[in-house]
Amino acid sequence: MNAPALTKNQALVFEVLERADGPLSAYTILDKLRDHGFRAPLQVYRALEKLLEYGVVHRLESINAFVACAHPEQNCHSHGIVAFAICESCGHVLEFHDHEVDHRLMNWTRGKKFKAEKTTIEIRGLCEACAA
Amino acid sequence: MNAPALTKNQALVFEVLERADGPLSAYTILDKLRDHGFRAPLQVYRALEKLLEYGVVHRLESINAFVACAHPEQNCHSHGIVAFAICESCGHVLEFHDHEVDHRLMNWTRGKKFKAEKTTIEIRGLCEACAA
DNA sequence: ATCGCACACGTTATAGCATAACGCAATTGA
DNA sequence: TCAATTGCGTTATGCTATAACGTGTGCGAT
Ligand SMILES: [Zn+2]
Ligand SMILES: [Zn+2]
Ligand SMILES: [Zn+2]
Ligand SMILES: [Zn+2]
Repeated sequence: MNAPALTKNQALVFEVLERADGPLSAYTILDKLRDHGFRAPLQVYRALEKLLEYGVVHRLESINAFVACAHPEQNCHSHGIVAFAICESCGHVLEFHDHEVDHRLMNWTRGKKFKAEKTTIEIRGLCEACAA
Repeated sequence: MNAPALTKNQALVFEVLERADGPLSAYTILDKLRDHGFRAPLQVYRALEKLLEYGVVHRLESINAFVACAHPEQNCHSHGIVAFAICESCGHVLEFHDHEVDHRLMNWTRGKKFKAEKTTIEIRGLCEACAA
C-alpha cells in the first residue's frame, strides 16, 4: 500500500510518533494532541488505522503501542516480516528484518497449509545501554 | 521453571484452558468459572500469572488471550522460542518451535548486544480448513 | 446542476482488558 | 511464638479499543 497524502489528523498523529523517541499508546498520542483539537480516542485510532495500512507506522502488539516506521525510505510492506526489539527499561525500539527468519516461517506455514496474513515478532528485553 | 502442585484456582483455570479448543480471554475464563465461585478478574489473572510462570500456559499477545501449552510432555521453557499460528476464522492455534529461527534472532540480538528476555512470534491468518 | 457515493471527521456511549490497594487466612521456617 | 510468604477475596479503578450515530466535503455520473 502506497501512502497517499495524509489528512490533517493523520499527519498530526504521524508527527507525534515521528518525534517520539519510543512507542506511544493511543491515549498518550491523544493527550499530546489535545491542544490541536483532539478530544476522543477515535480520532487517534482512525488515523492510526490508515497509517498502519500505509505501512508508515507499526503496532507493537506486546505493549499495545505504536511506533513510526524506522525505514522511511523503504516500503516496510515490501520487504517481508518486520521484527522489533523493545527495551523494557528505556522503551527504545529497534526495528529489523531477517529474510532467513521470514523463510523459515514461510516454510513452516506452507507445510501446514496455513495462509499467513500478518506476522508479529517482538523481542522484549534490555537494550545495550540499559543492560550494562 | 518447574510446575509445583497447582492450587485450586490455578487448577480450575488450567482445566478450562485445556478443555477449550482455542485460546480464551481472561474474562471468558472468568465466566466459565462463575459456577465454581469465581467472582472477579483478579482470581483469573493471578492464576494465569502462575501458570505462565510454570510454562504450562501461553499468552497470545496479538489477541489478548491465553492457551494451554500444546506440548505438555516437554517443558516449553527449555526448548527455545515458542511460535504460534492463529487462525482468525476458527480460532484454532498451532504451536511450534523452530531452532533455526531462534538462532537467527539470537544472532541478531547478540550483534546488537540486546539482552532478550521474552520473544513473541505470532502468525495470524487462516488455517488449512478455513482457507479452503 | 444535483444526485449518489466515498471518505474523513466529531461526539457520546459502551465494551473489553488489566491492575492497584486493601484485608484476611493458611503455611512455613527461624 | 513470631515473622515472612503465599494464596485468596473484594472493591475500585485505570487502560485499551470499538459501536453507533450524525455531519460535512469532494467528486464523478447522470
Ligand atoms: Zn518499518
Ligand atoms: Zn534501554
Ligand atoms: Zn508450549
Ligand atoms: Zn481455521
